[in-house]
Amino acid sequence: MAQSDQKKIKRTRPEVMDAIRDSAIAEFALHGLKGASTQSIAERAGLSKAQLHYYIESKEDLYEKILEHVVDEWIRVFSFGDVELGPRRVLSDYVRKKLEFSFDQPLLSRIFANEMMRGAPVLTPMMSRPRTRTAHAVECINHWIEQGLMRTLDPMLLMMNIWSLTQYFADFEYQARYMLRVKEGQPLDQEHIIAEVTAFVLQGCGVVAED
Amino acid sequence: MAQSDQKKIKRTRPEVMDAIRDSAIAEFALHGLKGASTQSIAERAGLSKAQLHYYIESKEDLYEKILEHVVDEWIRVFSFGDVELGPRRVLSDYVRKKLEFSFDQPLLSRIFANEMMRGAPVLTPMMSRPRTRTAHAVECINHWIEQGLMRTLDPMLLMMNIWSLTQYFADFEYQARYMLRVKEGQPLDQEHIIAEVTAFVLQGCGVVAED
Amino acid sequence: MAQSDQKKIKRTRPEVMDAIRDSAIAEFALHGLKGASTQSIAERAGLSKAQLHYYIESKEDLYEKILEHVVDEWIRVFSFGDVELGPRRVLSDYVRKKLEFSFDQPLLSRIFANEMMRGAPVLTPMMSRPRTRTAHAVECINHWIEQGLMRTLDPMLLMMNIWSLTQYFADFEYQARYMLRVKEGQPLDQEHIIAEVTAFVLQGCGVVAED
Amino acid sequence: MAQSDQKKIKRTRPEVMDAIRDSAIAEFALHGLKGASTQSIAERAGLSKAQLHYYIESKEDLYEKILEHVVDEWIRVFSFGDVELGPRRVLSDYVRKKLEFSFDQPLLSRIFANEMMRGAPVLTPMMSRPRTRTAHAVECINHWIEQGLMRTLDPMLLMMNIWSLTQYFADFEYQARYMLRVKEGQPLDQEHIIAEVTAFVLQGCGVVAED
DNA sequence: GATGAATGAGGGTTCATTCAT
DNA sequence: TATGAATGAACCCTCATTCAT
Repeated sequence: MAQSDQKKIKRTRPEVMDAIRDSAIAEFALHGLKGASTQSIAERAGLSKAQLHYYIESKEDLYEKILEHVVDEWIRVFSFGDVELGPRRVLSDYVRKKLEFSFDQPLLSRIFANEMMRGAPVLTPMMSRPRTRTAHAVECINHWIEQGLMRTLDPMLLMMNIWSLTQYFADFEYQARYMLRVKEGQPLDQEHIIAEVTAFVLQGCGVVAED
Repeated sequence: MAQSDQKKIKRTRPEVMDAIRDSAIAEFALHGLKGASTQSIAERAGLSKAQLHYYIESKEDLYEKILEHVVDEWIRVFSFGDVELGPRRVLSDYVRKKLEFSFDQPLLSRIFANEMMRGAPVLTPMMSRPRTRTAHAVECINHWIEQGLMRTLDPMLLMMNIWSLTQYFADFEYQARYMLRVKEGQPLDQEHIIAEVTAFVLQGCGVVAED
Repeated sequence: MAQSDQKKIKRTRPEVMDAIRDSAIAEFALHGLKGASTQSIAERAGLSKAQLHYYIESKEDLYEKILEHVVDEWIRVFSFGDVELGPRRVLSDYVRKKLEFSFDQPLLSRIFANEMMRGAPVLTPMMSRPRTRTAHAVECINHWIEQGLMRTLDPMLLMMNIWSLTQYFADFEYQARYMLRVKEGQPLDQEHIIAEVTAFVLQGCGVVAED
Repeated sequence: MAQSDQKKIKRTRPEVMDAIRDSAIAEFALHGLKGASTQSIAERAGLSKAQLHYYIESKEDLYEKILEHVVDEWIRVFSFGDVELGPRRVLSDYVRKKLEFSFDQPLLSRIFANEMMRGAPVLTPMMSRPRTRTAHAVECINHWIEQGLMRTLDPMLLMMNIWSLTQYFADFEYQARYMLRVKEGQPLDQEHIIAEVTAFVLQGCGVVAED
């Protein structure tokens, strides 16, 4: 929209790269790797197809980079917190952060979801590093269970449950809007959702109420 | 693959139509509407592209039909049950049915997820009928809350939570396998998952334990 | 239209052949030989494509037959009349017959026009017989000129002029309607046109008024 | 044919566009919109199909542009002249210009004829502007009739008559050659035709001879 | 850096026709 | 006769990418 109005504002290389990444995110989120077209990405970024290919290596490569970006963002944002703070505090924070990310960056989540639904053919080769983060979270949870701070449950499944509960508001935003009767332009009631989901998770884990 | 070896096993029209639908489901689940190619669908079904177009009207139309099929299946399978049975029984059944569907028909769920992530451009025009089913579920839940059978919560958000918790095992099957360290060929421990998710939901709703 | 309402009224072979010819005339008039599709012809005739090809040899052949039909019709209808009747009578009759044919059978004329515009590639091989009819007309006209019944002119060009003046109302019916401001459904004022064109031709030939 | 021998004579963009337009004119004149193939147009212009589509938007669009070109050319060339010059002079000029255009640019005329025969589906939406030109001509003719410079007649029909008489030598060039026994390569006797048609028109209108 | 052009493959779809049944 | 199915070519058009300039 904006880039078509103002003609020929020379952009620096990083600016162009950002524009490309944003455009690609939008297209990949909409149509997946195969369905996205370099044409559309170029247009969105205010470039010609030839120009685009000057900046990127290939569509596949661009996709990979973005996927990497998604994973990096998640690692950056979703720290599980300190065990000592207890499950109530840690889980509440975690759910909030995940939900806020879903509200703010739904497209990133959708790209990831798309990749997963296809069996993660591109992500798998990238994922050589060990999953220390999840391991850490599992440890925490087990520790809390042992301490009687939450009910006995499968920690890994808890992580997956939280994942799905929070991811939902990014991937299925449209469905959420439909069910909550919130029109396209209007914002969801984020605090209400955070409160409800948090309560659901805490209760689901049997986290004892603070006294 | 196999079908190219054995020549000319005449199939009846419904058999061919079924093969086409299955192939299309696989392709659409993998690549979405835009990314799926009639070429691939035809090959999967053991047909030439020209042959395929003898049986279908267009790619769009085929997609629509399948989407309709998905919705119909869901309506058929996911009845919410009788209020009188109480939340424990009804929610347990509901969660089980949804999870089993996710385990059995993950592709259908993924097609739906894909459609949703794109803003439901094809589904929306099809959805004229009122959402009586969801309305019914909401009523039930409210009734249970009033009766003190579960804690106070937003019924619609509960429905969405259950949706995401169960849908996860279809859409993110690959992620689930990765986290639970279950190899491609091997089955997930479905009963364990059902038990854990059910417990999580019941606890999350604050459904009182049976005595 | 009619054939889609009444299902399965068995038609005799000639009836079917007639339906095919009519459909083909409509399609060829609209799109020419290359642009017409057997699909459309079959549909118009209430047949399947396979059925159609049972009745016809090929699209080309069908076209040829129809072209033959057009030429035959013209030969049948457009006799130039007797010299003895004089130019006024003969030319008036001739113009009237040609115009009435244009009004009644514009499609036939258009197929012919189309063939001509393409250089008559199909018609030429069919036209081996000598053009005795035109020769006869030229003779008549020359005779009338010698007798002082009309002004001196090139008889062949006169024939071509009459041809174009009359053919116009078939081939350019749409333009005529546009210029005369006659809506699609309504009929042209045929008698007015016949009167005007006849007067124009007679005057153009310098045919002396009857006393 | 020739262009396939000599490789890589780089053409400027306008040159290529011209080649495309000429090729398209030839194909559309031969086969109409539906019957013309981009394949043939590309080949004629010495391009690949993909190349062609780099220069044009679509077949339909190319056709539209050409139709516009035809109409523009006609508007440019066919001015009706000044009333004061009198019918003899004006009509003679007009007939000559129209005939010369038919001789020089028969293909353009045929594309128009083809469009008309199909009911002008593409032209109609383009024709919003008022037909001031025809209105002007009608006025002139009426004026001359009132002044006794020509016989009483329907001015609009006169215009249509002139149209058909002159258009004939473009659309039915092949028939004209056949009847006048002029072989494919050889030119028609244009001056003779102009003289005869002009005389026919003037006489047909009853335009009084100059003294 | 940026642009116009080219390319060969593939996109979805229709073609005229044939062949069993 | 009529029908469903098959076929291989052709339809218009877009694809991702490359290459001179």
